[in-house]
Amino acid sequence: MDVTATQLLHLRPRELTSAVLCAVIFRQFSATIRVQKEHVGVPNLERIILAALDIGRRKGFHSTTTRDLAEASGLSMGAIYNYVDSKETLLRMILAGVDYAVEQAIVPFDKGEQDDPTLRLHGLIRRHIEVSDILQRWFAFAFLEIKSFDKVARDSVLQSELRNERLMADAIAEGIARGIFIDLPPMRLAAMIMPLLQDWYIKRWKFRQRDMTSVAYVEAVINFVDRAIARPM
Amino acid sequence: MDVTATQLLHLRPRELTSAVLCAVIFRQFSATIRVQKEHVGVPNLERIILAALDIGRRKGFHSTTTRDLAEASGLSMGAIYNYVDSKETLLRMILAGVDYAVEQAIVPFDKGEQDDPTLRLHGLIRRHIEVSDILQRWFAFAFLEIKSFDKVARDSVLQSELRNERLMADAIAEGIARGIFIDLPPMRLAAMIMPLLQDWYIKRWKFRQRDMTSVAYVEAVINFVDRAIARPM
DNA sequence: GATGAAAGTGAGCGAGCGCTCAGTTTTTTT
DNA sequence: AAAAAAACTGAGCGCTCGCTCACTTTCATC
Repeated sequence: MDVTATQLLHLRPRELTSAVLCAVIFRQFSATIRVQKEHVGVPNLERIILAALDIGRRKGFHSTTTRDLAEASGLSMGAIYNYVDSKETLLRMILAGVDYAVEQAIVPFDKGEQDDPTLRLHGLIRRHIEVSDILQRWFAFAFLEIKSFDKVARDSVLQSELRNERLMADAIAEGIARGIFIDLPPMRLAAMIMPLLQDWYIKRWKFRQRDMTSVAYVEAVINFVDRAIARPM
Repeated sequence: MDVTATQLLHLRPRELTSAVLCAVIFRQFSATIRVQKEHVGVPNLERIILAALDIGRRKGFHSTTTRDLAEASGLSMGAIYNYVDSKETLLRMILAGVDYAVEQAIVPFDKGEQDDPTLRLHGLIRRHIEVSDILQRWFAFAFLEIKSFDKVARDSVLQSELRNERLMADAIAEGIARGIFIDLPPMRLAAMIMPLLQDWYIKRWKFRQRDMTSVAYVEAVINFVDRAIARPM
C-alpha cells in the first residue's frame, strides 16, 4: 500500500478499509509511535484501534480502560504505550483516520467530476453512505465521542460536517440555477440531508433489525431527497 | 404543581419545564431520595440534574465527577448523596424525565385528537421539536449518553424512538390509504423523518450559528417532509 | 547461531475517583 | 426558646485509573 500514490489517486469508498486507515495513521503519527517497522506496527496499531472502537461503542471512550484495550487487543499494557503515548493521542488517531477517509472518498467528488447537479448530489449521498458503511465504527465513534475531544479536534469534526454540507449545497444551488430544484436556501436544504446520511452509522441497530442494506438505504435517501428538493410543477 | 392532575390532562410542550420534570422525578424516586420535603428537595434536585446535564454536555457523563457536581450545584458532596444514591441513579432520573416529557407531549397526539393525516403528522413533528427545544439538554443527554445506560434503560430509549416513529407511520399510512401520500412503506418514511427531529437538539450549535429559531425549523421540516411524502401527480 | 536492536511484559506508582459517616447546622414542632 | 427532626458538611476510605520502567523475549543481520 503506497500512501503517496493513493493520495494522488483518491481512494474509492470500498478501498478505504480499517487496515488502510491504520497504515496512514502509522505514518502520520510516526513521531509519537516508538515502533518502527510497518509490518509489525500497522497490524498491532489496527488491533489497538479496533479494540478501542469496539469497547468504546459499548461503554464510551472514557469508560474504556487501558486494561480493557490490552485484553481486547492481545497486547500488554506496556506494548500499547509503544504505539499510543496517551489515551488522548488514541482519540486523535481515530479522528485523523476519519478525516482521511472523508478527504479521500467524499471531498474529491465535486463539480470537476460530475457536472449534472442531480447526479452530483446522488454521488455525494452514495459515497457518504458507502464510506460510512465500511467504516461504521469509526464514523459513529467520531460522532458520539465528539465531547471527549479537545477544542481543536472538536472544531475539525464540525468543520468537516459543514464542508460536506457545502458540497451538497453547491450541487443544489446549481440545480436551482438550472430551474430543476425548488428555490430554497441551498445550505438549509443540505442541512436536512446531512442527518439522513449520519443516521446510517448512528442507528445501525434499527436498520439491521429491519434487514436494510446500505444499497437499499442509499436508494431510499436519494428518492426521498429527490422528491423533497424537486421544483414543484 | 399537582402531578396527579397533570397526568390526566397531558401537559403541552411549553409546560414541560425542567422544574416540572424534577418535581415528577422527586416523587418517582422517593424511595431512594433521603430528603423528604418537596419545597427543599425539588429545587436542590433540579440544581443537581441541571449541573449534570451542563457538565455532561461538555465532558460526557462518565467524566463528570461527583466533585464537579458539588461545585456546580452549590451543594456538598454529602448532600448530593441525599438525593442520588449513585451516579447510575442520576442517569436513570434524567432518563425518567425525558420519558415523562415524551409521554406527556407527543404520545397523546394520536388519531383521537386529530383525524386529518397531514395535520396529525405536522402536529407530531411540531410537538417533538417544541418539547425537545425546551428540554434540549435533557434530550441531547439521553441521545448521546445512551451508551452509559444499562441494557434496560438503553432499550427503553430505543423503544421510545420506535414508538414515536410508529405514531408518525400511522399518520402516514392513513394518508397513503386516502391517496394523498406516496405509496411507500410508512415505517421507512417515518424513519427518515426521525433524524430531522433529533437534529434540532443534537446540532444546536449549527442552528444557533445560523440564527434559526425552533419555529422556523418546524416549518422547514414540515415543508421538506410534505414534498417528500406527497403523492406524485 | 551469535549479537545487537527492536519490541513486548506486567507489577507497581501516584493521582483521582465514587461514596461514606460522625459531626454540625438549619428547620420544624411544641 | 427548648427539643426533635431534617438536612448539610467535607475529610477520609478503599479502589481503580492512566501510565512507567527494569527486565525479558523476539527479530534482523552477518
